[in-house]
Formats: sequence, C-alpha cells, structure tokens
Amino acid sequence: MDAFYAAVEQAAKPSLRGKPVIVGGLGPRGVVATASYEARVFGVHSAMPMAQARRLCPNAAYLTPRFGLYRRVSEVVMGLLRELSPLVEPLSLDEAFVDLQAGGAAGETGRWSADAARAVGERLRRDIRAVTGLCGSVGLAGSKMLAKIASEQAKPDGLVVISPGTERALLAPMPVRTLPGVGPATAQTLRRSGIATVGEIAEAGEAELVRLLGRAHGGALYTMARGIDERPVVAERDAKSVSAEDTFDTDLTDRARIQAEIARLADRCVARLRAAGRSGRTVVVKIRSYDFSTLTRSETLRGPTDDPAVVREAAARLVGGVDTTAGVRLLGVGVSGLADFTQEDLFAQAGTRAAGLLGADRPPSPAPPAVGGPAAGRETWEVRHWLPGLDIRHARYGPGWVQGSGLGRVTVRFEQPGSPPGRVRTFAVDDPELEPSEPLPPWGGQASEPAIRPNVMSSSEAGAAAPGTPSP
DNA sequence: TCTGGGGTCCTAGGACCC
DNA sequence: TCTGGGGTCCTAGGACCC
Repeated sequence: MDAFYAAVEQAAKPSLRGKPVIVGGLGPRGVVATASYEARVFGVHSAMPMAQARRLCPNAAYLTPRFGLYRRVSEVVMGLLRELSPLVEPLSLDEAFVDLQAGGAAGETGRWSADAARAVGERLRRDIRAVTGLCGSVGLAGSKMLAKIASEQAKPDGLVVISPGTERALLAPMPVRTLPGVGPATAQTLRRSGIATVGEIAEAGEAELVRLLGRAHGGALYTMARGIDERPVVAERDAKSVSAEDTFDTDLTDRARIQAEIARLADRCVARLRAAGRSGRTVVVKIRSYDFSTLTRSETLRGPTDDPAVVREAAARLVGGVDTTAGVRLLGVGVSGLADFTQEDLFAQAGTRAAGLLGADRPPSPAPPAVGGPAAGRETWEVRHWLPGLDIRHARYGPGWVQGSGLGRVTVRFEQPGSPPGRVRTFAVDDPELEPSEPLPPWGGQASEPAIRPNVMSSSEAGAAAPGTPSP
C-alpha cells in the first residue's frame, strides 16, 4: 500500500486529501511513521525525527497513528490477496507476498505468463481501490526478492513485472542497498571493499562476501545478487517474541519511577501475550540511556508463564541490576521463548497423566516411508499428506484446512464455509490429533467473504465505521 | 526539540553434557 | 600427561525491516 497510514488518514479525512500528511509520534521525541507523497516532496520520510519533519514541512498535518483503524483496512486488503491464493505472507500491515502459483489461476499449463500475471495484478489494484479507496502497488516476479524490488519500483500507484531471464541484467547496475538485508552497516562494509552495485557483489565471489559479512549474510547476499532467491512464501508464522517499550519525553532517573514504569510495561506485554494465547519462558528488559546507548538483560524461567506478577518480578530484578542513575530515555519489557501452554497447564496435566508421557518423553515421530532417497522421502511424505487447501480435522480445534506446511510443521486455519474467518494454528506434521477429512459443502461460503462496500471510506471517521465493518 | 515501537535473524562466548 | 569434538542452552549485542 502506498504511504499507507497517511493514505488511510486522508481517506478518512477528506480535508487532508492532496495535502501533506505526516503520521507518527507527536511528542518531543517522536519520529515519522509515514509521510504522504505530498509531504515527501519536502524531504520528509519514514524514521525521520518529527522535529526535523516540522522544520522541513511546517504546514503538514501531523497525526498520531490509529493502528486499530489501519489494522481493519489491512485485513480487508489481505482478504483480497487471499482470494488470489491461500499462500499469503504479510510483512506488515501494508505489505505482503502472494504465491500466485499456489493459487492455481495460471491456466492449463500451470505456468504464468507475464501478461497473465500483469492482468491479475491490475485487477487486484482495481479491487483494492474500489473496496478501500486506497492505492496499492504491485510487483510481479519469480521470487520474493524480485517481487519486492519490482513493487518498490512500481510505487506510487503502479505495477512492475520482472520477467524471468532479465533479472541479472536488471539488478547489476543497482546500488547494493536495493537488496533486502543490506542496511547502512553492510553497505559501508561493502563500500570499503569497493563494492557499490549489485553486479559488483556477484563479481566479488562467494568467498569474498563470506569473508566480509559472515557465513549466513555473505552467502545470502551473494546468492541474491545473482538474482537467485528460493525462499518460499510462508503464511502466518507464529510470533517468537512479544514486547512493549516506551520512550519518555524526558529522561528518568528516579529508581521508584523506573520500577513503576517497568511494572506497567510488564503488564502491557503480558496482556498482549495472553491475548495471543501464548506464554513465554525468557523475560527481557531493554534500557536505553540518556546517550542512546542501549543494553538488554534477560532471564530464563524454569517454565513458560503468562502470569503478570512473575514477569513483573523478573523484570524488576533485571532492571535492579543495572545502573540507571545517569538517566534512561527508554524502557522495555519483552517475553520470548514462546509456547502455547503455561507452567500451570503442565502441573495440571501432571496431575492427570502419567509423568512419563510429558515433554521430552512424547512418542517419537514416525519415520517417513522410504520412497527414493532419504531426503526426497521426507519431502514426498509431507507433500502427500498436507497439501495446501485440503480439509483437515483437529481433535480439539475441529475442522479446518491446510494453509501450508514445511520444515516439519503444518499450518491450519480453523474455519469452514459459513463460519466467521478462523484462527491459524501450527502443529508438527505428525501431530496425532490431526487427521485428513472430507471437504465440507460450500453452502455457507459467502459468510467468509469480506463483507464490504466500495463506499465505506466515506463514512465518518473516529474509527467507528471502518472498512471491513460487516454490512447488513 | 536527535534518533519510535514492534519485530526477525545472526553471531559469539561460556556453561554444560556426552 | 597442556587441554577432543561434538551438541544444546543461555546471554548479550547488533543489523535489519516496516
């Protein structure tokens, strides 16, 4: 989506259309989240300190973000994407990868032509505009990296196709920063070695890249510089951490105040953890000092928890071990090592089940049948059992369908025709509670469609009547 | 009026274990 | 008797992304 937050605000506030709009933190230490294209003309861009934006563009409208509204608009757009394919990987509220191949709309040959892909992309852009009143840009290519680069080139309000075979020639003259994963630090390391363009990365060779940037990063960059990117589109991965942090308008020095803020942040973090139905085992505190130096301290508990008191106490201990007397500008509390259960659940289970059946003593995974070589065997076995789109039933969660599988996991969306949109859960592919099931009749299919009308954006703001609000 | 908030992934060293 | 070779887990920091 183009200048998403600002565009939503412009759609909701007719007086701001065609005017510079800047969404972000409005306090003394705020930064720009999104600047409308009208504001970008003045040099304002994302992540810029708000004070600098105000100097550059004093007449813009400065708005505090309304994430609830953006989330609702985002869900409508993501719904349109899911009409193209079950394999949709959101990157943020305003951006996602769609695996069109998995959508099965390529025709009899199963292969996409540039023209067919372009037609699908243009129709999508029309639909997004009709339903939300907003502009989106589309990049189409044979891999995630190239599709992303194409979409950047397409902005604003455009569409770019990168046809197979043209990738390397297209990439070669581009600056290294074009590649995803190349930020300021990597760009400087490369520049010191005389590497400025993507083509020069490819020429440098893998050994040199690994020497400069390390095994993982160097290897990945060398591959991408040659136009190669085999990463699959992965739908709805589980979160790995949850955190809450605040920057204060003025630095904090008072220990009691710092501990009070830490307790508040711990509660906020845990509330979101619980809302997601998760628990976590490692508590992290983050402290940014007056001079912007940042440190973290973490503590791993004996088992996962979603108890606010437990997280508060751990966070208080961790902050207590740090010298904060010179002043802190930011405090944060996070939880990682997430699980779908809590220590309390485990105690409950221990009371009703034989102790030997818990945790590491679960029955071992059944070995994949030996078809072909050992490596090919596992892949074949997974693909055969959990094809995307096939119906499935879980002993506790009920009916659903396979949204994707890989790396020993299967992602299932628990919904059925006539039900509201369902939740996603991920299981081990050999989870004994999962079984294939017969397709359900699609008699209630309409109910799972986003119920929206093209004119919803004209309804009043204040978030009350947002796009995505079901129509009668 | 210098620099948000929410994340992901990688590296590296030490503890610990077999 | 100067000290192997894996592996995992934990902690801390850093780069990067939107």
